[in-house]
Amino acid sequence: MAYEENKAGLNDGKGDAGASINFIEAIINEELKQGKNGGRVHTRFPPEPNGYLHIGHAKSILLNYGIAQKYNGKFNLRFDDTNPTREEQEYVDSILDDVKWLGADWEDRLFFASDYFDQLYLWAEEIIKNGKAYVDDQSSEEIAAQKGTPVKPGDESPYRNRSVEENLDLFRRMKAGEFKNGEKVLRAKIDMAHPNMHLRDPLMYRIIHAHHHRTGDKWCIYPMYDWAHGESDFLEGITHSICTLEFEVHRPLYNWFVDQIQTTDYRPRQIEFARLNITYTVMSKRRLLELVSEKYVQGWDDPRMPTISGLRRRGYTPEALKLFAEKVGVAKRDNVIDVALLEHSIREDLNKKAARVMAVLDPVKVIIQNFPANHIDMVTLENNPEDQDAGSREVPFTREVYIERDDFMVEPPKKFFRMAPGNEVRLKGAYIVKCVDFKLDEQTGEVVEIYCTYDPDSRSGMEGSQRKVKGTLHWVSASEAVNATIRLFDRLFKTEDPSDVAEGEDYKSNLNPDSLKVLENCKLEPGLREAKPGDKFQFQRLGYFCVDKESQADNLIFNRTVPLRDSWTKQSKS
RNA sequence: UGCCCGAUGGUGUAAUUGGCAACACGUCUGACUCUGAAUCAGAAGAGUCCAGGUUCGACCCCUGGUCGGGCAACCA
Repeated sequence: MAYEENKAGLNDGKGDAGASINFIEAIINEELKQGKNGGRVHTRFPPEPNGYLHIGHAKSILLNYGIAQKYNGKFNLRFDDTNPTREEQEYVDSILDDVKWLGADWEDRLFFASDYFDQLYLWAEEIIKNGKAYVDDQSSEEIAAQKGTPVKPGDESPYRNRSVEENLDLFRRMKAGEFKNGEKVLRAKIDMAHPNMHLRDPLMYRIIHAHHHRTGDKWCIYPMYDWAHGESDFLEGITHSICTLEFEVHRPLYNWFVDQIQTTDYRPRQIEFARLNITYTVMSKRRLLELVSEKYVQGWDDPRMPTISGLRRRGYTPEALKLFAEKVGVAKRDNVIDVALLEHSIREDLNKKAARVMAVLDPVKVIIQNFPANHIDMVTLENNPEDQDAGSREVPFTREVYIERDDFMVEPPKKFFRMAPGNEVRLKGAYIVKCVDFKLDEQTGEVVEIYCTYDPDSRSGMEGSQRKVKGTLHWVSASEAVNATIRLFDRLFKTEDPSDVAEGEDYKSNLNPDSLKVLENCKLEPGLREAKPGDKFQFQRLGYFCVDKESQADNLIFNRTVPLRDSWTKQSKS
């Protein structure tokens, strides 16, 4: 049915990218046509709780959940917790938060691979009884040495032909805890000479005497990924087991294991797609963990991190991530997405939603000489020109206001539309002012104060405000402003490809030393005093900002999510 | 010297039983603007890795190359 819809959508001749399907959907459409698995579509996201989720996982979550929704199917969340030595409850909690925040709804289907340890064990005994698995006494080194190489076949283990009885006995004793870590393993008996190394008698179980975050001390043998994964999919009725490309060579093994237990014609199918890469970003769990544990960033949710929690704290929305995932698409070829696409996605979302406010990050004082002292003029400003329902607010205008330091130049270049001696500019929502003088610091030559006159008839809304003025500046009343700390983030790495390094160095040598800039005593319009953690705004002419989780009423802290596009600095640099 | 996968503008992704390549981001113009934003209008930019073959016709099918990626954890 979905197939027909897509056909119709594509036949309108518009070439609408949103209507085109990816290769996974093409596969599903084909299977549906053939009536495979009774027309069911059931996907899953299977994180290992050994780290925080990043935007690559977000793509996968959205892909799996999106497919389930599109085909009226189901989506499961399943923790792949088969290795107690590296998995922790903290990670389970963070993953739960992140998936929930993204909006992928697993309903009542939250599972753990460890839920299936009993069933897996029973199946393993069956496989032993069928002569398809054996207990090996060799060390991991010996087994590795026998495995051969991609171009050389492996050798068979001396324990490969033990009797079923002996294997069963040994396996039961492994389970009972009679052996130490590493003393024995259970191996599938497939083919030591297979060109695909994963089929050279892969391990099914190893002995790990460790406390598991869910099963406690019940088990001391734990299933390997390949053995546990497909069977977990099978138990949950998963139809499409979507994973990344590095598992492509595992697929025959995935299928082999399913073959051992399959009883009906239902079969889960593994499909691989290319993982997401983004310019100026590292994405591997190992590297992200290193950045955190070696304190290159302040934590997993540092706003410079590509983790879901980092992006959330940075001010990204789930909708923006969805937009991004759609634009990025799904395919099998290696890809590196321009980080500009991510930034475009959050601007696209926030442009529609974020309330406009005024904030001056690098303030310089403007004194309006002909404006009465001690007078507050409340002016009205639109909250969001993109959203008529957003309403308006009153903002105090006074004789002394702050403007942005780089909105003033003593000797402006030709196309500078902002404030300069003799120039008229509009103070947004208030009056047109003219710069008549300025004062410099004698030591530094820095501008200390700017003197202006205003045109009382030019108040926004009045007749006199109609006249054309090239520049419009944002401003904040000096006496009414509220102070804030503002954190400006830049890309974490200096180079497009952080892995591109000189001999002997690693990606960390490409860290951008200026990725975090903290500005104190920024001036905000007074209404922002009430802003709460997570609130998002557009600081006009500057960018999108959100209130950090560490922010307090008497110590406001904002994070810059992303600056506005800026054709002026681009032009003025060239 | 094996097995598996991939190759389309700068970057991604599309092209539905083969019918002379589309969309998005980015870039560049211009219009509009009380945000140098947004919006709107427009432009440049690939002839689909290469060589053969099949065909009236190939991004698509076949053959052979080239280049890139993955695979040898008691990790997932």
